[in-house]
Amino acid sequence: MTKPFYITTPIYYVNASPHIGHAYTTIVADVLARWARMAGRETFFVTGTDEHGDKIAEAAQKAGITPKEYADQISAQFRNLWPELAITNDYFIRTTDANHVDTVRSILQKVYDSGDIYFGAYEGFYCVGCERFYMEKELVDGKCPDHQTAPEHRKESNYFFRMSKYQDWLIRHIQENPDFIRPERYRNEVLAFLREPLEDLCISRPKTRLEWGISLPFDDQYVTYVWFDALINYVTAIGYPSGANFGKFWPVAQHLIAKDILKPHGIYWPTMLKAAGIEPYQHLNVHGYWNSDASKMSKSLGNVIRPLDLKDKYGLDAFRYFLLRDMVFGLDSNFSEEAFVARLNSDLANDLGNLVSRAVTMAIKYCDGKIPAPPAADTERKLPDLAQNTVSEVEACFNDMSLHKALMAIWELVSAANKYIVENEPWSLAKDPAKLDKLIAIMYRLLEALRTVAILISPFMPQAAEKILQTIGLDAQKKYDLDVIRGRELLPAGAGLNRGESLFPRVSAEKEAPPPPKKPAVEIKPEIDYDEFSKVDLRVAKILAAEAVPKSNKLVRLKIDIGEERTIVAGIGKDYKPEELVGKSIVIVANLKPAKLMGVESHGMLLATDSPAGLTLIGFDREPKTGAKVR
RNA sequence: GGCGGUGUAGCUCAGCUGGUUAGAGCAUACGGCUCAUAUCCGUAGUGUCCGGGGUUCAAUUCCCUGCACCGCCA
Repeated sequence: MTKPFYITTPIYYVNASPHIGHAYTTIVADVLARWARMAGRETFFVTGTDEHGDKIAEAAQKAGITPKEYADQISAQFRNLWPELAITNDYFIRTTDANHVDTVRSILQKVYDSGDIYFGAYEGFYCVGCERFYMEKELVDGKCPDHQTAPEHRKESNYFFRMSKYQDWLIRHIQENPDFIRPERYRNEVLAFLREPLEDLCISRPKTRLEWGISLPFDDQYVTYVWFDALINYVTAIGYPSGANFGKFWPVAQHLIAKDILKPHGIYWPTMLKAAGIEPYQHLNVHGYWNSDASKMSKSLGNVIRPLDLKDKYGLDAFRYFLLRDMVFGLDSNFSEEAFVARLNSDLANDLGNLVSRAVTMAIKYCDGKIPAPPAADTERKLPDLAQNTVSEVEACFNDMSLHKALMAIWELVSAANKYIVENEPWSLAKDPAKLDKLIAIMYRLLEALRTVAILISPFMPQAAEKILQTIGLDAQKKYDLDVIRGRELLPAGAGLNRGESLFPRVSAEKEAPPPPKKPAVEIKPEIDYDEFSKVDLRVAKILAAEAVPKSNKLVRLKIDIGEERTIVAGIGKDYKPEELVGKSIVIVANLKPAKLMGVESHGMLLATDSPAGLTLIGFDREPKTGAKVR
C-alpha cells in the first residue's frame, strides 16, 4: 500500500482577481496531484479562498455591497478559473464555510484553554487611514509613510498567541527535518529569522474596528485576525479533528506557497499546530515569483499577465508546459511572450509534435495502420531501456520538487526517439522486403516510447497526453498509471492507429506582434476660434478634502479651493483613493453649468486624461498658484 | 545598518565535497536525411567562469576584499 498524498495551494485572499502567480501555484499543485494519483497514491488536493479581514470589508464598502457578497464574487472567479486550467482539486474551501468557522473556533478555544492565548495591551502609533499600527522606525519624520499624516498614539487591548514559547521547538524541528521547508534557501531564511527572539502574535481585532471575521469563542467583542483564521483551512478541509480523511492525510500534508507567505506558513502555522496539539505538516514547498520584464508584477504597475489570455492564445497545455519548464522551482523567473513562443516552437512543435507526427505516419504506412505485434526476440533494447530510466528519473525529480528537471528528462527521451528514427531510417528498410521484420520491430519500439512519453507528460499536459494515446491507437479514456510503462505492458497489437491533427502547430513569432491597428489618424473635433475657447474658464484648484460618494462606484466628492471654496464631483474613484487626492493641485473648468450627480451638486469639472494605469489627473511640474487662470 | 543569496558562452541556466581540453538547451554557421508540423540528425565554435588579492603542486570550485543585482530582517 503506497503512502497517501495531501497537497494544498495557499488559501487565496480575495482582495484581487486571480493572476499568473495563482495560476502557477495551482498548476504545480495539480501536476503533483496528478502524478501522485498515477503513482497509485490515494490523493487529496485542496485549494480555496480566504475571505475575512479589513481589506475585504473595505473593498466591499467601496463597491457598495456586503463583505460576503464581495467575497462571493471574487471567490467565484477563482473557483471558475480552475476547471479552465484543468485543475483537479478534490475540494474547494472557503474561510466563510460553516465547518471552517467551527474548526477555527474550536482550535482557538483549545489553545486558549491550554493557556497559550492571553489578553494584553498593545500600544503604539496608529494611522487612521491605514487602520494599522506602525512601529516607530517605520514612520517617516514621525508620519505615516503612506498618508504623510501624524499617527495617533493609541492603546488597544487584544488577544495574543504565545508563539515565543514554541520557538526552540520549531528550530529543533526544522533542524531535525531538513525537508520540512524546501528548497533549502527558504529553510535557511526561516532559521535566520528564528535566530532573533520571536514575538507573540496578535490574533484579534476589536469588533469596534473590524466586524468581518470569526468571533473569538471566549470573547465575542473580538474577531480573530488573518492567519489564525486562514491557515486553519488546511485541517478543516480534511475534517479535523475526527474525519477519516484527517487521520489519513494529515501525516503526509504538503503545502505549496509562493515565497511572500513564507513566514506565516513556516513559523506561525507550525507553532499554532504545536499549540493545538496537532502534528506539524510534512513539507512546505516554496516557489518564487513570475516577473515580467524584470520588474515585479503587480496590479498597480498594470503589467499583470492574465493567465486566461495566454491559455486562449496558445492552448492550455502549452501554457502549463511553459510555466513548469521555464521556472526552476524555488527561484524567480521572467515571463515573456517571446520565451513562451520559443519554448512552444522548439520543444512542443519541433521535438514532440513532429515526433508523434512522423512516427505515426510511418507506422500507418509500414504496419497496415495498426499496432504491430511485438518483436519476438527483442534484443535491441537501447530505446526501451532509456525509457525505463526516464521513468525512474522523473520519479526522482518529483520527490525533489524539480519539475523542470522532470520535463528535461522526458525530453531526452523525445530526442532519443527522434535520433532512433534517423539512425534506423525506416524508409530505407521499407524498400527491402527482406528487412520487414526489422522495420516492424523498430516501429513497435517507437510506438512504445511514445506511449511512455504520453503517460509521463500526462500530469503536465493532460490534453496532449490523451491525444497522443488516441493517435497511437490506445484507449485514451483508460486510466493509465506508472505500472503500465514501468512493467512494460505490451501494446495492444492490432489496435488501429489514427493520424490526428497536429499536436502543437508552430506559431510564428513575428506575426504574434499584432500589426498596429490602422487608426484613421487622430480624430480632431471641428475647428473653433479663440473667442469660443476663451469662454472656458480653467482654474488651478487645490483639493482640500475628498470622500467617496456613497453607493457610487467611481464618484468622489471633492472640496476644492480656487480662491473660493467649492464642491465638485468627479468620476475618478476607480483610479484614485480619496485620501491620496487631498493636497493635490488640479485643473478645473470653473464656469461649467452645475450638475447634480447621485444627488450631489457639482460646481465645476476637473480635467483628467487616460494613462495605461487608468485615469490620471492633469497636474503641474511646478507648484502652481491656487486659483490661477489656466491659459 | 545586520544577515543571506546570486554574478559561468549572444540568451536561459547546470556545474556535489578543488584536479586532465568548463557543460546543456535556445540562437548562429556548415553538413546529412526526406518519414515528418521547412521538421529531424550530425559538426563547429566563441567564454579574463564579475574585478582584485590569498591558500595550494593545482581554484570556476576554499578564504579575504571590492563592485553589481536580489532577498530576508531592521
